[in-house]
Amino acid sequence: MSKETRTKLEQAVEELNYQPNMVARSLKQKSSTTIGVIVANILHVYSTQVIRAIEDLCHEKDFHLIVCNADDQPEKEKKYIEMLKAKQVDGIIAFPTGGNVALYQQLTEEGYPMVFMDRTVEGLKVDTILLDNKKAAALAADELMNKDYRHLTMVSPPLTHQITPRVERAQEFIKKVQEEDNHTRKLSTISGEIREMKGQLQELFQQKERPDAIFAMNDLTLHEVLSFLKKEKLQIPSDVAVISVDEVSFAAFYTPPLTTISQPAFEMGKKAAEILFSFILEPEKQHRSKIIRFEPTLNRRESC
Amino acid sequence: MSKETRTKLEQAVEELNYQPNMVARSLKQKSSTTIGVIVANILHVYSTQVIRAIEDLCHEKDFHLIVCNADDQPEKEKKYIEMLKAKQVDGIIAFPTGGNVALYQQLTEEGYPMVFMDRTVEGLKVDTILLDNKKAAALAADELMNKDYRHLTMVSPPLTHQITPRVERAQEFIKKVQEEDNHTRKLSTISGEIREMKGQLQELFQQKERPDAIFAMNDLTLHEVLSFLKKEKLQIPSDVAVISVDEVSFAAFYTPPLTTISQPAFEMGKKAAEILFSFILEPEKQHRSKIIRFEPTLNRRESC
DNA sequence: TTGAAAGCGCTAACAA
DNA sequence: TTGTTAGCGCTTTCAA
Repeated sequence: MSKETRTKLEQAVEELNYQPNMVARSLKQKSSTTIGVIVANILHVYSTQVIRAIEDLCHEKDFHLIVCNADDQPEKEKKYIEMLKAKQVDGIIAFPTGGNVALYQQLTEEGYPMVFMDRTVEGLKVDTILLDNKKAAALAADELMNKDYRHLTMVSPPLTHQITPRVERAQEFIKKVQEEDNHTRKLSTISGEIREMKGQLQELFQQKERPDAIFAMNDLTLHEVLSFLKKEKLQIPSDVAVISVDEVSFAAFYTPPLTTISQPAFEMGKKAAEILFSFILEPEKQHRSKIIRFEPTLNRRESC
Repeated sequence: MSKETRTKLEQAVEELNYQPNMVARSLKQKSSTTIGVIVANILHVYSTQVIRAIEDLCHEKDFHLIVCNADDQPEKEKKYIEMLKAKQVDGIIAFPTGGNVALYQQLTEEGYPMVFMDRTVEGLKVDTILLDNKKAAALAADELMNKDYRHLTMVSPPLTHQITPRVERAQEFIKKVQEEDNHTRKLSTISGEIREMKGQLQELFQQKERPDAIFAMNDLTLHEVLSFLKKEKLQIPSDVAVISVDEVSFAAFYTPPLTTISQPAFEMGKKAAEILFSFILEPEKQHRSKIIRFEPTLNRRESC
């Protein structure tokens, strides 16, 4: 292009206040420079941090991020996946509900760029970012057993839907406690919807053999546990010790400061986005069904 | 359409596995059935809740939501606005940085559907959703003065950028305290970046006349305050009373339970989305520059 | 170097 | 009721 035409062009752009239309561009190029993320619930701190990390990378690459809230409802998830595809989104990062296996199967067969976060889906070959949940549960079990608590209670959201992190953490925690040679410790389990949790705790604590330690599976269950202990005026850790997975904003200045096992949410989100972008930009390189585990960190404080 | 052709059509859809292409549709219709939200920082609980409310309404209306993180940087905000427009997004909900007045001005002149959240921008005629910040500050001041604390300290993020909620809350709090007839109370102010806050608190508390009450302007400053008090082993409320704007997840079961002034984030987000959709669907009705204030709620607990 | 034209997949208007 | 066609704004190819 000659210098002359260039200035002419720039002038015209200026005068007409020309704004390119990316929709037309997308139609032609078959790329929307947009990716979609389907989270179970954006209100979880973990989801927020993951979204933030993904969004940062999108910004860097001049992409946009469409955020969808599946609310753990397969129906909603399905609708979102279809809408995202119809909008020619270049790739999807999902916290899969597990209720749309056939649909996900189809997407992978079409070679649609996709990454799963936090959860695996049985039988699907999709790259997945997970916490090393066994390690997290082991860290919790060891910490409680080393301090010689005698009656451990695991508090968890529903274990019935085969949600990866819950199942893996629960299994490993139970295994660890039972593996112990002396078999002198008691282990109780509470699992159910958040709204029923306090009632279940109440029941457990009315029994003769009260737990002296609680393992809260995630941030929301931790809230329930702390709220319950407060209501019952139970002291941490003298009456009951507490340890949990997921870092919470107040852990360090709670009374007492809470021992937690945190997951590197930002790095995990960033990694998911990096993999997705490598799929989008170099589709031939897709090797699919890689599972990448991130290490949890024990933050030893004073609640156990 | 006859019944016969209908079944034929459905069959064809099935066979060819036809998926409509919304990009082509958007190009023709000049509507992307997508809206954009530009938040200052998605990591704030308030932003998350607002996004959640907007997303819920989008889902209902078969729209999609593009989430952008401006990080309070006008440059980043500008890029996002331009990208969103280029993508023919049907409307924008923004937490404006205040650094792109001309650009926003242009958008309103074009009749581009837009709603501001949380912050106003001087001289712009844009519908805006705000908290009744004066009321919130007054609630805090009254609560502390009624309990007869003598040396009040207001802790705030930087007041230099004219960010609406900060300015309004600060002004009203100061006014309320000074209005008192006896003038016997002392008032200190700390304002600055989060990372400098602990140092400033330290300094203040080393002085002879120690504050006996703190008003934390939002959730992040509250974190700093609580963290500082914990470190200094200062008891709430016997050594220092605490009250804050923004509800935090742990308020009810903290030791002591925290008195907070909460804003109805979900309703505010929902309202913003409703207004935006009314602009999009009935553009003739736009009356612009309406300011809608929501009432804060005092949650009286035990920290003051 | 510049200009012209085809076509992405859809919708809307018109014709048959 | 059904079929045909123009055109949305861009990119890409080919011709001038």
